[in-house]
Order: sequence, then structure tokens, then C-alpha cells
Amino acid sequence: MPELPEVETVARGLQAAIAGRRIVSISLGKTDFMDDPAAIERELPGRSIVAVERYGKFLLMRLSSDANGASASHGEGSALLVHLGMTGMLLPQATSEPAKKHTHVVMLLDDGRELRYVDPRRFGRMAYLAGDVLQKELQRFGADPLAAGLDDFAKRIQARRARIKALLLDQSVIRGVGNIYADESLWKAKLHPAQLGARLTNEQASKLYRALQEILRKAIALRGSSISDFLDAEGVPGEYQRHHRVYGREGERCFRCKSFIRRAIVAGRSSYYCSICQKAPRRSRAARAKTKARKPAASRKNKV
DNA sequence: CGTTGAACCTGTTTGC
DNA sequence: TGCAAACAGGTTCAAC
Repeated sequence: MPELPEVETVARGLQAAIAGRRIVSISLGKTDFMDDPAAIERELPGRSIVAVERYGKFLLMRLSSDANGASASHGEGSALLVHLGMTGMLLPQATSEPAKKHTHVVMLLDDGRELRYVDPRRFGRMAYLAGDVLQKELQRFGADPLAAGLDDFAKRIQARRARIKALLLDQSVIRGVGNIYADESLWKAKLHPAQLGARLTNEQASKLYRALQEILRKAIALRGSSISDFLDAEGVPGEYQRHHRVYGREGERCFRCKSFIRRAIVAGRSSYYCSICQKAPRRSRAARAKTKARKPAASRKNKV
């Protein structure tokens, strides 16, 4: 579920709900999605949650230094890094509230509430990181699409020969975009998902940049998209799914040209697009030759 | 470099 | 109705 707008929504909710609280104790259930469960169990109790921020699709719970003041070798301090994967939720709840199924982490806070991490599929990630290790980890990721300038954005895309869809999803290029917002922004910019990054004109790159920013901002304003079960920190679903123009609309009509929305696998992911508005890239000589050579399809298929 | 497919895990939806 | 297959917003890794 959670891409940039959803994670931003959760971060804002948590910032309002739990910033300043101290973690009294922690109890862990399943831990296979944690880098180092022992570190989490050892480091968190006694620390205060200084702030909750979004970093790409990660939530960054910044922590006060430990009792010895030894948390940080450098500026980044220490933090609990949380990735919600596809089904993760971080919910501040009263102790009296019954715990949902698949609750894997419970942090007791100093105001008597609990911060609970729920994640049925456990595709999420949780890690306690500090100092240089934290800094290194954050450096793995590309530019934030809302903070990046047009030039930086265009350069990152045009420098690569991969498909634009793959580039938008690649967190080391741009951080925070997932399948929904990639497709929505490509539709708005009238770009086919299989177009190569390096083949975008400056004008196309600029269109995509503006489309992506507009869509992300609007989605944040509407508290994200809830496809099946996304809930923010207040347990409230988002509204942006009502504004999707292509995502999940296979067989329905394009809002611009009324032709039918298609679905194809691009970069290994379901990709929704309008084949009229979003022109397929002209295939290279090499690609065409390959398809031709493969003509006797049946015999090839039967090969083990 | 870039692409593909599989793997991680559970729940829900779709199709026969 | 029932059961199995397909599919889900994410990331990572091996193999080509």
C-alpha cells in the first residue's frame, strides 16, 4: 500500500500523536522483518521519540540519545527506521484497545498508550540505526521527488537507458514512488511506461516532473490512496484512490481520449496506461530483429 | 548496465 | 458452493 503520500500521511499523524513521548518498554512478536531484533529490544526502552519524518517510503523515528549520550558519532543521531512494506501499519492506541491480528511490535509509551506495529505479510522492515551506519543507509537512496529541482530530476532519468517505469520505481534514482503513482504520473505526462529514460526529451522530462509533483501533493492532501486496507496513524483511510486516472482501471475508458485503459507487465509490475495517449516507444532495430528471430514460437515454447 | 524471475508471507479476489 | 490459482501498493538477489 504505502508509497510516498501514504507514508507522509502516517509520518504527520505520528509526529502529532507521539513526538515527545518516551518509550517505556517494548515487546516483540515475530521478528523476521527486523535487521537486528536484539538491538531494537536493547536500544529503544528509555529513549524519547524526538520526531517522526518520512524518508522516501521509510518512516524515520528520530530518537533521543541514550543514557550515556553515546548514540551518535555524527549529525544523524539515532533512529528507528520503519518500512511498511505492503501491509504495515503503525498505530498509537490505548492499552485497552484489543490488539489486531499480526501485531508484531508493541511499544509502551510514557503517557500510557502503546505504539503498535501490525503487518500481516511482514514485507516491511524495521531497524535501529545510529551515527554513520544510519547516514550510510540513508545515502543509498535517490532524490526526494518533492524536494528535487527539475534539473536534478531530469539528469537522473535521462542518464539511464532503463525503462521510465523501472526508473520511477527504483528507489536509488528517486525515493518514494511506487506502482500507483508511477502509473498515474506517466499517464498525466503522456509517457509510455516502456519508454527509455535516456530517450526523454527535456520537455518530456519536465512534464513528468511536474505531473509527479502535482499528483504527489494532491495525494498527500487527500491522505493517500487506500486500495484495500491502508490506514494512517489515526486509523483513517485515504481518499486519493477516487482520483486515480489509470491505476486499476483496465478495460475502462481513458479520461482524456475515451479509448480503453490497458494493463501490461513493465519492469515486472502491473502497469496501467492508455495506448492512445501514451504512445509506445518506437522499437529499436535490435529489438525487432530479436522478435523476428524468435518466429517459430511453438518450437521455442516446447524447449525445456 | 539492464532485464527477468523467484523469493519473502498472508489475505483476498477471481475463475472454473 | 468450493477449491485452487492469481494477484496485491515492495524489495532483493541470482542468473543471463
